[in-house]
Amino acid sequence: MSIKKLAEYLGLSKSTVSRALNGYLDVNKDTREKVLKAAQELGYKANPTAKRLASGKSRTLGIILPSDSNMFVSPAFAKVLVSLSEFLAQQDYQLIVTTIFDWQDETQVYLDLITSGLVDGIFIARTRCNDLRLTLLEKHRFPYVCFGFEEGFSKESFIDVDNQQAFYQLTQRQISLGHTQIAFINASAELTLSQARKEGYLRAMKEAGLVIESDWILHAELKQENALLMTEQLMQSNNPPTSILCADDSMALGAIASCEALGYKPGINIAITGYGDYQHSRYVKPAITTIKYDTSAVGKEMAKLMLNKLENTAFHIQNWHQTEMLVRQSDCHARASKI
Amino acid sequence: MSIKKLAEYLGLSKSTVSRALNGYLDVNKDTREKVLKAAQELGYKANPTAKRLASGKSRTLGIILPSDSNMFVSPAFAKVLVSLSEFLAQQDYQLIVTTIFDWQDETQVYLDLITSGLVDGIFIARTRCNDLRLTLLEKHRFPYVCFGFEEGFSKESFIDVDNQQAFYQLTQRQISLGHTQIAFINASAELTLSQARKEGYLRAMKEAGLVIESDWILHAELKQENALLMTEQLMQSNNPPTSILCADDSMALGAIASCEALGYKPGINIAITGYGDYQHSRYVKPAITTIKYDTSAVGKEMAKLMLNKLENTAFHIQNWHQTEMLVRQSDCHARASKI
DNA sequence: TTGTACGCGTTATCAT
DNA sequence: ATGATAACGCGTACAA
Repeated sequence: MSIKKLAEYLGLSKSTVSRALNGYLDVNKDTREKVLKAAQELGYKANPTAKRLASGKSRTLGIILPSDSNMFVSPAFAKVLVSLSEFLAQQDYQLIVTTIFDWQDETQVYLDLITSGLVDGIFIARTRCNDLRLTLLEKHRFPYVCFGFEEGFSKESFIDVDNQQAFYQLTQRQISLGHTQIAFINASAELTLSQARKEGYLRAMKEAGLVIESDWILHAELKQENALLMTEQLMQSNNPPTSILCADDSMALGAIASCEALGYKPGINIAITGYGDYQHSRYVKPAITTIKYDTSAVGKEMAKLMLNKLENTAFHIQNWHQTEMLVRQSDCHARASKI
Repeated sequence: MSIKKLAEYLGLSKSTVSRALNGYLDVNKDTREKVLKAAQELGYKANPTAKRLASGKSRTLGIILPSDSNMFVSPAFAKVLVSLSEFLAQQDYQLIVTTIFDWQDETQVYLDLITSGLVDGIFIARTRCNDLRLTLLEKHRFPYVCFGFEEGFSKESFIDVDNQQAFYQLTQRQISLGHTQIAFINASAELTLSQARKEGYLRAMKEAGLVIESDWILHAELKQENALLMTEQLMQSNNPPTSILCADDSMALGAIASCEALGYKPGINIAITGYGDYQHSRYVKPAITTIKYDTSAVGKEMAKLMLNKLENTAFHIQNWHQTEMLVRQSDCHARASKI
């Protein structure tokens, strides 16, 4: 059932039918109704591919995820993705989720996607400092929206949670619990969120006049195993911390396991915190003190931001999203020594 | 840079260029090389949309996930999805991930996708008994591949793990540990995997000559909260089980929490098992005895199966994938009473 | 081996 | 308000 057939059936021209279907004003009201009715009855559905070719727009957006990372598996990000995709679906937009391999040239993959005509815009998941992907997108003047902020980003192109504030709060809490030796197992250093979090941590430490050991600030990918190893090193050093901030709840779980293996009691004589409020976090023992944010809202805002760029919509955007600290059992007061 | 421009630049016709580019045999070797070289130099990229329109194929596959479920968040399934998408990408296929809302008519959503021309085939994530989606797809003779098996499914259309065997093993193990009162918090009853698992459970119980209480077989969506409530009910009944099989590791975590709240000690005086080997499972306490399977292999096989349908490829397919039992600390010998 | 011409299903421009 | 016609970029019979 093509528009041609529909036009023939109605005794009208393709053009008129097309206009009626697409809500143009210069079409007789009766005609429009007839067309709409016939389309309904005959089950006419415009062919999206043809629409794309003719209009030059694909009504499809892309997001490229590293296949090896656990980003896809990270509960918090998965929720953002679901919410993003949901809102887009409501606006008749598709989301293509592509993965990228280690061995692939990232810039090339992005370039391919940009020039493919497959997508009208691209979402960037975790921005990096001086992100080459953004340079590329800017250069090609290709619409994008990122989840992550760096100095200089335009309000039209980013959504982020206040990572700095989150870790400022978390660190402050540790300090108020009496901790002076606070380690921080941060995410990969190249991520903007890692920088923001580090700033929050440093700010709280400095405000309290605490000594900051550079050995206490570590970076790694968000994997339990990494946190496990790092915690082991930290706790077996000459100067072990009494509190460890982890970059996410998976890492917190690894840190907890590591501490227990070394004879510590997380939540009693060693404080550990996470981030993201993963599903399991409130059920593990000790339940993880963590940070949560409104994942659905973030996803939705990202979609809105993109639509504002692509359509003539003017959704009101909230660039920054606040976080909430969930105090549970994995952190605790500082103790003089092992129990 | 269109094929037209490229042809003009080369002083050839569009058709020749097209043939050279698409590897047809009836084109002069020198010509082909020239074309390929020029395409490379000028950075020519065929417009996928135009290809689609002309060929009638979209080189895109779809998968529809319920937005409210945690399927997207389930680590095991997310891995399947990544692997699926990876393999497809290698074959120059795209994967569109769509979500469906509670309030949407599922059949209509599938029908829309089928008739949209957006995708060449559809993946079905969790098959249900007498699945209406499959009826629809069959009726439209639309290519599909499912993850899940039911009697009558064609070898050309499904991949599954041996759920029956997995729960047979798991139940057998409980029996060998001395348990006679084994409850089973199963996934939703309409899923084929739930039926298969139940059969495995029942087979082991019957072989051992154990009484099967119908009250011990429960069904619920894979959420910690559900397992929490159900475990509470089970353990507070007149005849509490000494072992509880859960449909996944999230549920196991919920069951563990519930038992502990009631004063039991999971892994000591109450046995609990999971399924899926989620990331957290080996780090929680007690570490969850669970079932794992090769998620990457499953995703890849699904992709291969689809390609065999769509292209003239003949990948060798392994329909059934074996599971492996990971014995950890959450299950234990049966005890006479609470400690 | 190469070129011509048409079709794919739309949208958009220009008359009428 | 409506219709004819030309794009959009590619594949592909058919002709040469």
